[in-house]
Amino acid sequence: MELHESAEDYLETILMLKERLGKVRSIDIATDFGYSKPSISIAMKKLRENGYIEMDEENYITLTESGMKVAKKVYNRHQTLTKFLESFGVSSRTAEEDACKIEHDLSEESFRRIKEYLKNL
Amino acid sequence: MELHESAEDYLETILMLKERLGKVRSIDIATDFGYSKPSISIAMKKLRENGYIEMDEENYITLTESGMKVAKKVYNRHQTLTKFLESFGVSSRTAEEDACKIEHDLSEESFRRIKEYLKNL
DNA sequence: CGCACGAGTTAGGATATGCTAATATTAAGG
DNA sequence: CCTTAATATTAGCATATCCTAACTCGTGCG
Repeated sequence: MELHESAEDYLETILMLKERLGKVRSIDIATDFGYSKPSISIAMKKLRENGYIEMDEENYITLTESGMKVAKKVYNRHQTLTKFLESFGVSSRTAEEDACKIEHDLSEESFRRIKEYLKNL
Repeated sequence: MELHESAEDYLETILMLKERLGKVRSIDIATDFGYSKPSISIAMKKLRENGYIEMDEENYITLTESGMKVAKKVYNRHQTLTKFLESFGVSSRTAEEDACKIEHDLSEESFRRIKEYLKNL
């Protein structure tokens, strides 16, 4: 199965919300994105069916190993790209937003070069 | 009307193909993208209906003023982002591909900073 | 007890982007 | 002249994302 952009974003957000809130339910994700409950419900169903998350009887969400792998990768990209843009004087807010949009599109090669650049800063 | 990513890409490509080939028809765009003829036919229909392009009796395409404006903007972003990525050691090929993907997503602010950076290189 | 509220889900819809198959139209060549 | 090839289009389909409306289900409270 191939992960689409939205799925990657959801996994990343689950990781972030877990750090921020301790526990995560669908409703927390919906609130964070400003999306409707059904949209998230369906998205979580797919993530569940594909083994990226699990939900207990109380509907609390945990990332599986493969889900965590994706979440961390995207989260890492997100932070790296945010720093990268900030290093050119882009405001935190904009850097954050832009990073979120391009984090899915950038190739591994470009990403690696950017990390090297940040290391030598 | 708001222009979607695909529409922007098509307008940009019309401009590039016009420079490269002199004249542009739907089939040239389809070939360039590796898309089917119907996909392009429908996309051109929308661009036509929204006043971004015109097609003569022989189906040759011209950009209207507003179409040209968009095409040039995207083309400019494309080239700038390609150079930008190349400046970090990313290969031409990858830089080109990545530029194409992120050219729609990057904010004006980030884009401006990147242009400044390139100017001072 | 009964009911409302919060959370999740199901059903059905809208839009953006692609596709294939089949139908014009037109130009070129035997 | 008539077939063929190239191009454009129409019709119909598929998938990814989002949405609203309406239903379920459990918990807490008057």
